[in-house]
Amino acid sequence: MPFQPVTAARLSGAVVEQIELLILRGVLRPGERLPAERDLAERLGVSRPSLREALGALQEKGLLEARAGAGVFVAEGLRSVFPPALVRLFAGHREAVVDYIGFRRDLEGQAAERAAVHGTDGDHAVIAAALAAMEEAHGRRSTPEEEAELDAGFHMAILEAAHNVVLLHMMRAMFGLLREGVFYNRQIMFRNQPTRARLLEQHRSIAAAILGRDPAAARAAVEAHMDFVEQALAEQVRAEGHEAVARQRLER
Amino acid sequence: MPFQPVTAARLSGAVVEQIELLILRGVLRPGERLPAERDLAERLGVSRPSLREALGALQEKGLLEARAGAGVFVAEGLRSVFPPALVRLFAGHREAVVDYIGFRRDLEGQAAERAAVHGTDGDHAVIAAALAAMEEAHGRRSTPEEEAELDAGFHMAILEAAHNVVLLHMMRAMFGLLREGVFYNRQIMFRNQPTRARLLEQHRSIAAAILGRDPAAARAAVEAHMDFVEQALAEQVRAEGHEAVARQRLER
DNA sequence: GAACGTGGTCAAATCACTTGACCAATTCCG
DNA sequence: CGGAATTGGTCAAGTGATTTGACCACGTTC
Repeated sequence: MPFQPVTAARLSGAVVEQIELLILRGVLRPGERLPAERDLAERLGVSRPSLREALGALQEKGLLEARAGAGVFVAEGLRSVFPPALVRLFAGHREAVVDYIGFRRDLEGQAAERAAVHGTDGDHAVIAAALAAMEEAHGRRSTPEEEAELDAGFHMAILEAAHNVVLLHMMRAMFGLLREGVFYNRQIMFRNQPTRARLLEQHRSIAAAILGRDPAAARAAVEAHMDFVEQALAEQVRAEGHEAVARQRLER
Repeated sequence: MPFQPVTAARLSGAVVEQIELLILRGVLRPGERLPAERDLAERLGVSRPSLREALGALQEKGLLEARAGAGVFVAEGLRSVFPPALVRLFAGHREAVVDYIGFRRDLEGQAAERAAVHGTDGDHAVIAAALAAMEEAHGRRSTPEEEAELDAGFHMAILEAAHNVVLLHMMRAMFGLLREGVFYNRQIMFRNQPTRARLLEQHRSIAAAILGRDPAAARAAVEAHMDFVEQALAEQVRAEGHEAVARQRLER
């Protein structure tokens, strides 16, 4: 029968969740001091010991730092690009995925435009080669891991062709996180046959627009691609939800 | 400062939530008997008094019925189409919105096909009149409430033109729920100027395909329309989320 | 009709949280 | 520079939520 054990949610857990979200969304910034414990406890409507339990958990996660007599601060270390504590935070929240795709959509759209305009013949050759590798892999039924790696290579080639070092380093860090599966399991995009075909088609459109030196078309193609990825991921999440419900129905 | 009071979630609340979801998803069906209290308490990992508190709340909501000596049953009354208890359940869960749109997409796609093939000249005249009313309203800046009402009239005209009484009654009930704002506030679709324009465009496409007796085009136009509605709603939810975060940042 | 299994009720014990107090460290102000 | 104020850190007693365990009444089954 499809019943799951429930656990009494601790008050401190709810406090942790709220403060984590404020950090994730940039409302609480690195180095910033939180309200004093007595004040914060009052605002949250909890006792100081309960609040302190939550603050302790957040310190263990590397998100907060407490100094007796001085106050509680958002960890300075969160200022660096993608410190481990922030990566764990991203991994635990779905809205980071949506924001990531939106962000990537904007930046890669821009990169594609720039690659169409400023890309050298050498850059364009690298992009063409990356696409050729994907076509070849597609033909011989490679693994989803391999195709995901080629996909990253293709997108990195475009980013390099954009000749913007800030953009490049930012996106390199992003792809690092994507490889670690922080945002989503990128291989799922290549497991489904029709999706594989659609992705290749979109990559062809992107490459054609860049190599044809059509910045507007390049941008539009990238945006359409990211829209498709977002939709496919949403579909995946829904399908997984449906699978879980079907299993529950079967369990009776 | 952007901190919200937190309240200790009661154990019984978590139990209520789980059983509600099982009912919403059709895992627990009307008339079906739940496991005995002692058994269920064990599976959920809670005490009988806590479980009974949850079962009591579910009975008050009209979802369960208990009979001393016989057992606890999912309410028989949930068998009827959209009983109040089920409507309240829909209203409280976002996944019902997604399912509703998917369901409506399928049924209205079918209805549009049928309207293209089987609709009489009279039916088609009604559809054309409904579209004309929407064009007229669009031109003179009507209220979102008024446009939502005309929208429902347009879709009902198509459903009537499909000449399938089961479909018609089913969708009438659906539109009744939509009017009550169970799934979403339907007027939000008409508040945004570009969205208004897009909706009218899509309604024109739907009408043109039906009146041109092109079933495949009619279905495709309806599906594209529902996809757009779903996307616009998702955007709305995200925008509201962003607005809330912006307010929190401002609050410091 | 008796036994078993069910829902319904309740008291005592345990755990999570609150209240209130006190101590040590840091900051601020005169 | 020292004292006052504010901060974090710790802890005991009280309160409410939950668990444990028991008992009673009703319905079903053999």
